[in-house]
Amino acid sequence: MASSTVENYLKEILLVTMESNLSKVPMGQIARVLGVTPGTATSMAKNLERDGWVEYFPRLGVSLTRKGRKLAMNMLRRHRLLETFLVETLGLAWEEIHAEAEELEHAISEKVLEKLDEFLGRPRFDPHGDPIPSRGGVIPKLLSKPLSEFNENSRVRIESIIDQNKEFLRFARARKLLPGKEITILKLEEQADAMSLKVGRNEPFSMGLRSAEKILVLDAC
Amino acid sequence: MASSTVENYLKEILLVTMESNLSKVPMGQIARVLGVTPGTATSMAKNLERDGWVEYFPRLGVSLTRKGRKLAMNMLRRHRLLETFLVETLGLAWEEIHAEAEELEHAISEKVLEKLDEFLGRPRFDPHGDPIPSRGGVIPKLLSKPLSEFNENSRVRIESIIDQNKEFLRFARARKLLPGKEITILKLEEQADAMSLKVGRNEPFSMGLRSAEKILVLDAC
DNA sequence: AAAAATATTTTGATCTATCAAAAACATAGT
DNA sequence: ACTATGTTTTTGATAGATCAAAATATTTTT
Repeated sequence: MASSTVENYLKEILLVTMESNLSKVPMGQIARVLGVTPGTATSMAKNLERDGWVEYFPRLGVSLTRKGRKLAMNMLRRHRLLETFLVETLGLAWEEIHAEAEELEHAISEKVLEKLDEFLGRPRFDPHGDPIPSRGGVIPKLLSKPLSEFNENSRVRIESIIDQNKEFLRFARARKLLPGKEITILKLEEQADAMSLKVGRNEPFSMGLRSAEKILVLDAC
Repeated sequence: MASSTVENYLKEILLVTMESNLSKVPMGQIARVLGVTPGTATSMAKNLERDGWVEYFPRLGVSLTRKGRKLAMNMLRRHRLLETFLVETLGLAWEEIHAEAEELEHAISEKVLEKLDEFLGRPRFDPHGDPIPSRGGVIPKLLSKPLSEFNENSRVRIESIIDQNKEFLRFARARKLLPGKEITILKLEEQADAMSLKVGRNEPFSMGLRSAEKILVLDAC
């Protein structure tokens, strides 16, 4: 059984690994993100290696073993499902949920997590739009990118809407912004932080780039 | 800030105090309910006293200070609200929730607890029928008595089940011994330490008086 | 009241997680 | 190449929570 501390180390190692694309995460970086002294991180690295969670390469850093990665992914799943619950069900503010989930993720059992997942309708993205790993520890690899990253005259197909709030979903539905639909970007006005577009052959309209980030699309080849 | 361990000690001290009506809880008893050795409980008692949670009377036991009682009550509130959530919202089985709540109660923040309370409609009793302390730490006083204290032909209504033991809860559910149900005592056999009864219009069955003590009931006037 | 049984406390040890400060190593800059 | 700067590891200490086993105190039985 891994302690909360171990769970935190592994989760942060995973996050840094995913963000940096490096195979080994240096101890200093781990110490920084976890808010401990470098010496503490080093001594922890040895314990983590002893227990089979990571491989430790002195002066270079640590990398997760298969076992460590599995647990770390599971922590990420817990964290993101809990964040979803806190926003969707209890209506907590966006900026509060991270710290709350950070605590709860160590206490919730696999069984309760499953029930929660079911209760929430098996969401695939958390309120920040980050993907929620599956039970098996797989992150749905997205080929799609936010609509906001495309240029004028792009033609793209909607893959998913990162369901943020009710109002937005209502607006999206009214404009036929639904998975499968084709979008043409007519004009891009970076200064005004907006784009104008049309969905299929419908009326053109405009939309803020902030909102366009919530719409994941694929190139309509 | 109290650790989970401290929170557990205080909660159990409170529960034993309430059940036994003694002013001091002996260390051996605490050791037993918490599953630690007596020596551990003694050494913990000194730490608890040092930090102002309890008064410690060597060889007699501990009693909660005002501050300790307040925290203990709050733990009870957390525990019972969480149990309610696990049953009402997530649909967990009756006998599973105790262990789950035991973990979560240390991780949930005051803020999330408040939101949860609101979401659940500010329930006053948990699924076992036990009263949920208010935010201020007040327990709604029950008028109920153990089933074992009633006579033949009494008709009573179940108020709560005090035993948290899995096996017992499973048995209780199977026999429909649930808060709100009506019981008729058909026969009382003091020699055999048993009674026979029926719940509502279900099949009659018999039950030891030891078990009947665990079921708190009100006169069904 | 003495012996036996039970309960509580003490003692000495361990493991986890942490820190501060010193030491060792690595990298970059002139 | 040498020094200054930055990073990582080591060392020695501490606090919390626990155990096993020995010592002490209390209660019950005979």
